[in-house]
Amino acid sequence: MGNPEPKPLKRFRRGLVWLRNDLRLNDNTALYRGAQSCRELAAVFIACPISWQEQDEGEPVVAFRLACLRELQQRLAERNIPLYFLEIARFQQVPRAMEEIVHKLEIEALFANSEYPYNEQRRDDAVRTALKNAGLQVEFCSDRTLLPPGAVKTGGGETYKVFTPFKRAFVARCGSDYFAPLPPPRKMETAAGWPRWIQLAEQHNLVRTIPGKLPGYELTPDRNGRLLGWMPGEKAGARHLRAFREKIGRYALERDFPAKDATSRLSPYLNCGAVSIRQCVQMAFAENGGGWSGGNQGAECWLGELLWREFYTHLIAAFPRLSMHKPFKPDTDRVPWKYDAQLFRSWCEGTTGVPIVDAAMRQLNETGWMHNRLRMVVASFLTKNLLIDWRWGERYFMQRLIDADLAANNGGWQWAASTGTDSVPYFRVFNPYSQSKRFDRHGEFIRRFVPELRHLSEKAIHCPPPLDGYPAPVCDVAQSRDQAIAAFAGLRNL
DNA sequence: AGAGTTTTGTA
DNA sequence: ACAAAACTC
Repeated sequence: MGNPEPKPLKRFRRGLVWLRNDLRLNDNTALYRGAQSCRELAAVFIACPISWQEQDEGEPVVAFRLACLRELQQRLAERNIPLYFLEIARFQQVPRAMEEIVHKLEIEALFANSEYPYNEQRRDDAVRTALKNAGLQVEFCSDRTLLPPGAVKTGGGETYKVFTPFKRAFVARCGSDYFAPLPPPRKMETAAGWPRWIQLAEQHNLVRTIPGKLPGYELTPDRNGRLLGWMPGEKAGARHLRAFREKIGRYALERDFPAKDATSRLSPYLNCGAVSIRQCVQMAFAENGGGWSGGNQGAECWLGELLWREFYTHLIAAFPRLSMHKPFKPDTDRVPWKYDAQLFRSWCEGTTGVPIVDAAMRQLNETGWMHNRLRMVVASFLTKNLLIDWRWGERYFMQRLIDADLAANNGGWQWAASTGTDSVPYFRVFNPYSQSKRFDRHGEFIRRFVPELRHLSEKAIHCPPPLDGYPAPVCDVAQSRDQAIAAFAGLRNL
């Protein structure tokens, strides 16, 4: 438990919270700190569609983010915190725009929660420098992870590169510390002093209303407010967390079966910040006797998964090359990756002729999400059986996932491609047919997403005979596996 | 959070 | 004859 908070000190007349992927009122460190230390508080969100596109963030993740922001705007307004929405093309233009904003709004202090990919860090460094030079107080908070990246180091002062020792050190460091969520910000006395909008130079309009879509992003919520079936917002995120709590006891046993819906499905909310990591840990601890282990098998297992997210976020902060399309192990760039556009397209569309792969890719395309077991299966298939550059797969996932997160996605892809730290050994190649029989025994999941195969028996569905209307496999799984192993083995120092 | 083959252990 | 363990890639 933390120490009792000192009485809030309202040092600043006007503060600004810069919202990014932390779109919630509750347990938002920067928002809480801002409300605590300022008499008046506003929030700003800066959409950077070109930079987002350049780093492969696709329509699903962007649309979901904006829909969560729209919900948050209402909740902020109820607390007399106006939200200013600004769209500018690129991160590089953010510092200039931010200088103007804080000047026009007479801001004395800026609060934001840290982001850790390289481009975001550089953007934030530039903003910090610009605003400090202008005499402002700038506070970047640790919020996205349980501990700030860099807080857990090996005995030799190194970043952990292997998950298991990282986890051991992390748990030892935290013991059964309770990562208590923060309360929502207090209601500010008034919002009357804030302008409704500001005109900036270079035709940047700051407005209080949020567009449903940005140029280039066509995805809009359906009649019920859902995006690809996902309800955006902090309330929906909290509902998901509560619903998962009901079944977390079965998580360890059932999570690997994609037909079962036994996973938390919280990733879209965690990624844009509609749910916080501390809220997740608080729930899991409550189900697990108040600590990391020893209580509920399912809760314990899920806490381990949350630590994978923690691990990959610490890694993305420590190694800029992970944000730059480079493998963690440089030698793996000498793997003779293929760049076959037609094969790649069959993988993207879910027409490889390997049912479990096709079902998984269609789940991604149709719902913006894919079960984690299947993420491993399709990534192994692309990078080992097809020997296509893992970066093509990584990019496609970023473009299609509603939970697209550079740290977790890059970590997962480099794990599957054997290019990462603590990745799967190159000779350990998934057989998609074995995986299919093991984890979708009755073909239930395949039938859900590959209607052409619905009529097949559970015997035939994993590896169907030649059929009208369904492609033959694009590769021989056994042969391509051997070729991939040979290609990796041909390199030294792996 | 591998898969395939061979060896060993038990009847 | 079969399963579990032990190798290999």
